[in-house]
Amino acid sequence: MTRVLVVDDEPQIRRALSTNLRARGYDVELAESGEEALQLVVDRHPDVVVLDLGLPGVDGLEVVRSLRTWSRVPIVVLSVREAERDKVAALDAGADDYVTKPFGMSELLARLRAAVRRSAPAVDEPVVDTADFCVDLAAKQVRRHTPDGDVEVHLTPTEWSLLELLARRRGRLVSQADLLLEVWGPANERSSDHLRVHMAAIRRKLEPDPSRPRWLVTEPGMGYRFV
Amino acid sequence: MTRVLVVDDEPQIRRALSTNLRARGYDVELAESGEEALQLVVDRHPDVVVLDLGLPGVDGLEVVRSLRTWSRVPIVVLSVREAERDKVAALDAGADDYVTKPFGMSELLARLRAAVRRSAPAVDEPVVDTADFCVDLAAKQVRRHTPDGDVEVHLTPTEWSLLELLARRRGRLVSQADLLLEVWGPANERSSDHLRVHMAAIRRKLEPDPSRPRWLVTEPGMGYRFV
DNA sequence: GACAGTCTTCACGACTTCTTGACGGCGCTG
DNA sequence: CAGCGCCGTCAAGAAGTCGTGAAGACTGTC
Repeated sequence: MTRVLVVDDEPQIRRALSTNLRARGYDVELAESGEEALQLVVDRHPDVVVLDLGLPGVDGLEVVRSLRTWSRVPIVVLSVREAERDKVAALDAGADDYVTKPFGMSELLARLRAAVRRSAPAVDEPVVDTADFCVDLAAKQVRRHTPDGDVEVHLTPTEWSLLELLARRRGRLVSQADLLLEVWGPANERSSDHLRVHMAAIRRKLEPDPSRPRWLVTEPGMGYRFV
Repeated sequence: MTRVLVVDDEPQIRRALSTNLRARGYDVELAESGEEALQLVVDRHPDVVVLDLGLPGVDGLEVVRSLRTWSRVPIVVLSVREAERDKVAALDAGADDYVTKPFGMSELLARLRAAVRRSAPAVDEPVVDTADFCVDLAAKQVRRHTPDGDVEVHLTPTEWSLLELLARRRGRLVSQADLLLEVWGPANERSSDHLRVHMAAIRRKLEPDPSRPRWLVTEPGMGYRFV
């Protein structure tokens, strides 16, 4: 669920935004001041901040600048000021968008979606690490731990596909049908001969004792499991 | 230098934008139609697109959608339409910002800066250095280390695109599909012949022993990797 | 129109990867 | 204990991929 931090000192705006956003499935945090906003960004890690420029106390612009010293969270600025130099100042301070009040709710929501969408796709692919080797799913790379440090292990495309699938579902049993389907595609009613050959190749490269697999376990008659 | 693609059918707007942007040090490309715009994104890889919605021929919204099927280049939409539903449609189609005409030039420039800043990869290091050569991503320049000091190496546009993509994702495997998409655009179901030829050219210019690549490694059947 | 630079296309040999079939080990069942 | 199914291993040939050089197409400049 997307978390939005709404920063505004006017209660009715907070209420209006909060209601609208919650109705659309957002998780909403509210702040009334710049200080509170900065604290909540630290505590709750919102996915996007809606920030009124006209705050009492710390100026909204200062909030933007403070945030930008350490965070890249998208900031959509709200303001009654229409002057170009205000917009320029806010945007150059690090804001992502600038909406002047009064604003249409649907436009604001669309701009929020755009801001979140842009920053979202930072999908961090995990690195699966074992005592013997380490599978980096993002880099498509496998390193084997040795006394002299890590050594890169070269896998062929088929071997990588198999290992990747097992690593993504580590702990779970993956049936032979699933493996054949994902690696060789739907058309093939291939035999599981392939599976055996390629699994053996992976084990030879990664397992300390390939004939006694410790990580890539066979479940006879069912499939394979990465533990 | 930041490259901006301006898409508008009105000559005076093109001229105004082009003049203002060039005066501020932008590299400006101009397009009068949606088709031309799509082609120029493929050919010139702009860092940001300014797109008028009211184009003859292909609708501006369609241009946004087409681009978003394969590219993440920031798009700032210009439009005379002020209705919220137009803004929502454009933003949800994948635009990054929406500015209504008539617009203030300084505001547009600030929004462009914001769009470019956001998309700027979180490059911790805009210069990638190896023992043999040095890739300056900001300056789009490659220098080769020699006993007599550094020598600038000239790369063709295609070669640079390839090297840049690999350098930005250094350490990670980049699939042939990704490389073809980013360098040659979406329309082309090109063969990987191109890839092989241009990679060979880059290696000839940068690798100490081009037939035994040390930095630009081939992962057979999968892609290439900059280590 | 010649020219230089670039991109595309193609064919070939070298190399890597995949498939296929055979063989033996293991555990289970009748 | 023999038969059966399933699995791991091996090796050889088939299939595919990569690097390379060279020729032609295309572009913009002089």
